[in-house]
Amino acid sequence: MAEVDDTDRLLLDLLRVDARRTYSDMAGEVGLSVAAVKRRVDRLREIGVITGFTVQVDHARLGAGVEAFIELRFLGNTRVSAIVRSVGSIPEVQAVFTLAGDPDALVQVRVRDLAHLQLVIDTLRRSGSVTGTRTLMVLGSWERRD
Amino acid sequence: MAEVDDTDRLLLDLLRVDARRTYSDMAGEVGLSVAAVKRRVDRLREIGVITGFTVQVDHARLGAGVEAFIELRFLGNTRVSAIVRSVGSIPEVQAVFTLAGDPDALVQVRVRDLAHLQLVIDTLRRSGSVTGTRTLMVLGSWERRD
DNA sequence: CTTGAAATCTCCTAGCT
DNA sequence: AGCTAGGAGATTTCAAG
Repeated sequence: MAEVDDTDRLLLDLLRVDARRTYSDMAGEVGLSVAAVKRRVDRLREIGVITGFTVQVDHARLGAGVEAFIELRFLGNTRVSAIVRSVGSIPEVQAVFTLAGDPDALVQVRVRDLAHLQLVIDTLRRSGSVTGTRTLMVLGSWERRD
Repeated sequence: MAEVDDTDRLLLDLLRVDARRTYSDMAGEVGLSVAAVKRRVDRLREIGVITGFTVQVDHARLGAGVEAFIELRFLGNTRVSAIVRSVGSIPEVQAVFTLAGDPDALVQVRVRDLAHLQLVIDTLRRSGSVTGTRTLMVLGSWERRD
């Protein structure tokens, strides 16, 4: 099991708000030396708690203004790994969530416009053993930014 | 409109993979000087294309192993801003997507266990003018990590 | 308007206590 | 975990295309 103490959690909170924060900044916040902070962050990466650092982008300003969730239903004998593999290979797909019950999966996509969305939905329906889709168009979104 | 050229997009790709990459690294990748890269990244932040930098965490290793999407339905007269505000104030809520049609919103939550999930669902049903919920339990997930 | 080079300052990292 | 030293990176300034 991963041993993560309160200081580690505080560091994770700080990095969640700004992943490019310097170790010096964080050291000041948590009351440790710079070296100690670096050792903790390195350790969090090594034990797999931190899986990476990424940039948050306003996709609406990059010509991919339409976002949607697509519920998928599959044939009963479809393997989960096959679902993720085939759906994940579609470039417009941002994330795939396999689910318990009905539907079988939830796919988050980002596209330029509605015609583009139609294309992606068609691709999904053709890829593998999809028996049905239901599309939820996103009008607005809010994400935790503590 | 935001003017983003191919070099900017390349920088965004590089930062998406590793947001703590140094300017020197990026300068080598895109064939510009360190100063030019910094200016471009600064500009992308200023014009709102880059909204932030964050850490990616394996929540399963932090005692929040259960993830779910909750579809919400509201009374017809409910304002979208009110939905987001009330739902977003629940700490377990990671994201809120307001939707066109039915359901009215999709809420992504992360909780310790099923008892905790039940608590959050109860809270959602009590907060504001929720008329119905439907919970999709996440078994597994995949996110684009280009 | 954007770039590159140089100077300065801060920060990172490793070794050691 | 802290301290320290040497190297690497960040940031500003200035000159040029």
